[in-house]
Amino acid sequence: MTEISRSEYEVLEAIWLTHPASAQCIIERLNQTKPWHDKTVKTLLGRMVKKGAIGFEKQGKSYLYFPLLDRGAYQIAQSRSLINRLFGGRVAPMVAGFAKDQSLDKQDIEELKAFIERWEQEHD
Amino acid sequence: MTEISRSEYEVLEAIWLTHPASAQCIIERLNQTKPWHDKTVKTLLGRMVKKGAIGFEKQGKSYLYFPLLDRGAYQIAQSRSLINRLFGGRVAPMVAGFAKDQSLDKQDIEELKAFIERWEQEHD
DNA sequence: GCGTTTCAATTACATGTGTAATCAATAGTG
DNA sequence: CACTATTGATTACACATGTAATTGAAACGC
Repeated sequence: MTEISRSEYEVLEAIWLTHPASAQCIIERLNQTKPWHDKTVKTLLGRMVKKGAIGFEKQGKSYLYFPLLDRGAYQIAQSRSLINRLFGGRVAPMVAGFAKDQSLDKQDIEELKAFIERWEQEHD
Repeated sequence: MTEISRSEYEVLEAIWLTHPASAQCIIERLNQTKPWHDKTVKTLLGRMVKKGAIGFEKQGKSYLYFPLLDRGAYQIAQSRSLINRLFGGRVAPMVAGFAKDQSLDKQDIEELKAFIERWEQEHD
């Protein structure tokens, strides 16, 4: 599974939103936030097809694209990769790093606490 | 502050370890884990100097390199960037993502709990 | 059926990256 | 002082990426 680039990821997000989706549809979704030329998006779609990140089925003359990567799995893989590279593979040091930077607020802490509680109930 | 690549980051880590450090020294450190040719490391050092990620001072004919980026700050910036791109900017969903994947163990949870407790004491 | 529109496929091109080799200057060594 | 070894600087080169333009083929309008 080749790497997928930042721009490609943006396109993939637009596909995850709802799929299958036509190139036009994907372009329109993206253009609500990104000022990308349609040719550019087409290129990215083509590259992702080649990489096996997305697939397509013909519908008349145009294509309908759909993801071949699971969003959650991809997110975890990326997170894991970053945490391995930067934090020796442990999650907590990363979270702790944010604190020093005032990058964590009360809401983050509450969410984390809620998550931990759930985790502990589920595990034993 | 231009982007710094994966390989460059590895070199930077070797410099953070102790600095200032000569190219030879950096190469030796790296070679304990990476089979990189010394020419390769030199190239990366040069590129990072150009990018302003590291600096150097002459020592006789060779250089002593030192970091210009703070390790912690860099780690946070990268983490923040990933969390923004993949998790809408919130930390908890990322941590929660790991759970589904069995990527979190008891130790992680304990570390997180300890961290949260400390955070709560420090804030109000 | 012929021109026009619409797609996907192909090509383009500058910059970044991985991975070095070669060149040039300098410092030791005999 | 000439020769060699070292070390930074310059050059190399293929593949990735951002960002499109051009081409070719199919469909649609008239």
